[in-house]
Amino acid sequence: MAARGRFYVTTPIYYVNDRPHIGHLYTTTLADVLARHHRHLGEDTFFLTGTDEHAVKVVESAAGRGLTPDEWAARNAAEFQRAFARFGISNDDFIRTSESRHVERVARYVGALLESGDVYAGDYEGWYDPGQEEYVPEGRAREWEYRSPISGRPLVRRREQNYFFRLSAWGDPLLELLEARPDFVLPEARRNEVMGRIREGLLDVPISRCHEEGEPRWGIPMPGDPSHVIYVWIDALFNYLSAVDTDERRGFWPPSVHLIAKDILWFHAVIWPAMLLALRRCPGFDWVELPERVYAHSFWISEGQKMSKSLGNFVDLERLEAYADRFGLDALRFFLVTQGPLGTHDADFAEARFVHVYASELANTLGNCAHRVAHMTGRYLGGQVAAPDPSCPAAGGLEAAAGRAVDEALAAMERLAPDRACAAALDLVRAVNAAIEETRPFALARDPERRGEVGTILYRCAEALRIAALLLAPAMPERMAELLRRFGAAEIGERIRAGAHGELREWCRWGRLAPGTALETGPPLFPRHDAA
RNA sequence: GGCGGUGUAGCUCAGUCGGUUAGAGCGGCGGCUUCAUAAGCCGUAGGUCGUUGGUUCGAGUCCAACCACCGCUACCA
Repeated sequence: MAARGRFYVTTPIYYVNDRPHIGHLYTTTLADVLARHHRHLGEDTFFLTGTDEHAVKVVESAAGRGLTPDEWAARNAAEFQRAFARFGISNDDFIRTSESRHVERVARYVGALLESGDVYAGDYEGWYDPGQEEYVPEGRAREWEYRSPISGRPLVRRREQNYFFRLSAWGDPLLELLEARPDFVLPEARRNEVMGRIREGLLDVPISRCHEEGEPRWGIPMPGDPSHVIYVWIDALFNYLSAVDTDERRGFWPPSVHLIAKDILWFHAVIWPAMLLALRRCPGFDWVELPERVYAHSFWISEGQKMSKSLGNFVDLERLEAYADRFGLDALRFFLVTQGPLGTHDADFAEARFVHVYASELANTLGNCAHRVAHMTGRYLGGQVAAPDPSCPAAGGLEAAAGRAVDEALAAMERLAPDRACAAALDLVRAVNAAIEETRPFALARDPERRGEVGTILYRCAEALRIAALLLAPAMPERMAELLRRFGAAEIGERIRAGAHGELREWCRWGRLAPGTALETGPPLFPRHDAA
């Protein structure tokens, strides 16, 4: 996939009634880091996020505020866009499901599936919570003893006419797919979950809702039957396709990875690919291949506690902005990326942990190392890096260490492990610190005879740091752009800051740092906060 | 109930196809160093790798059972 030089990453489109919180920002930041990395590699990159707007409750929320659904959705979608801009997200598009470009295309997709018989009219019967106006899954209904947990009133048996997607037909093809492509659903534990559930058997899924007389029109009408609207989930999934279903963008398809949280795995790993398999057989849609990967991360908890509405302990935008203000946006991004719930377990967003990681990884290890190297260069070499002496062994191991770090970081990014990529870069920085201790350039500098050695050592340290900065740049574009500027790579830094395309492998070539380049110290990249 | 996952040093976690003395970061302790954001480096931690029993020449790494915690079990982005 990388060989094709194309990368298409998506986040879920976010429920427009929600206030943005750490969950939204986390997934979106991960996508951003991947997108920036692939742009740095020079790949044709497309990064999509957006809002899901056709839920019934959007109508209610809007009405409660005396607004039309359109107005309410637009206001909240703008909120998400502002938030993402504030946190350095470099998405290439922001799709809203109420936009005509989406509505029209979804009608076409579902129309094609109706035509082919993959979608058919039938009856749905199940337990219904009249207060919540939603069906309750069988298992949960039993667990609740057939009463609404909200109102306490009994659930009722209800039947309605619906359009169904013939999911039951796709169990075997999906299993074959999951067998043949072990990384289709990641992490592996999630793939196991999905396969286990598919083996239990698949039922057809209703994909429409009755449109009640007199209600405001909200949602995408079922093609050929305006008495139904397409169920919001189905509508939403198609955003990944509709956003790039244009002559200019079709080449981005299929998605390289759908980043999601674990709660919406079933839709992305089963229903969505099944619908695409079905659609693909329809005339004119043979180009619609399946996404390459679906990656489901876990949740953040807050100070050791599950985030919940009742506890009111969501890590919300205000709180996140407070961290960004105090420690810098990049520090927040670094924390999210390296300490987040990428795996199967939830991760804790705790103040103490944040302060700790910031101090040890960013201030002490990275910031201090950059400063000491620049400072010694200023003090002993007049501020300019010297030409290294190839015959001088001092700190010679750094070149190989840098090479390993680059290989590791690139491989980690390829397997969707940006945390490991950052770790590889930090290891390289630690190697620089160790090399300084070992070779002691500050001691050698006292002897004028050994100036050449000092120059060689500091050149190698600076070069390793420059490369570490490049590897950390997707996570911390602003601070690493500044570090690169100080280390004589201002142009690259500017491109990184702007989220532009580049040529990472060339940038990471050892020896690119030109002898004679002036290094700058400047104020701390990551100031300590013990005083604050 | 069914399916799946996790249980490794005080904390957060790595441990590829089973193979010499079980690893990292952080913390703690001891030492070294002074170029640096009181930063850095080195050495330490005597960890029954949840328990029990198997397979094997050999298991943290495979199998079984059990214990603890967690996730999923179809319409809550």
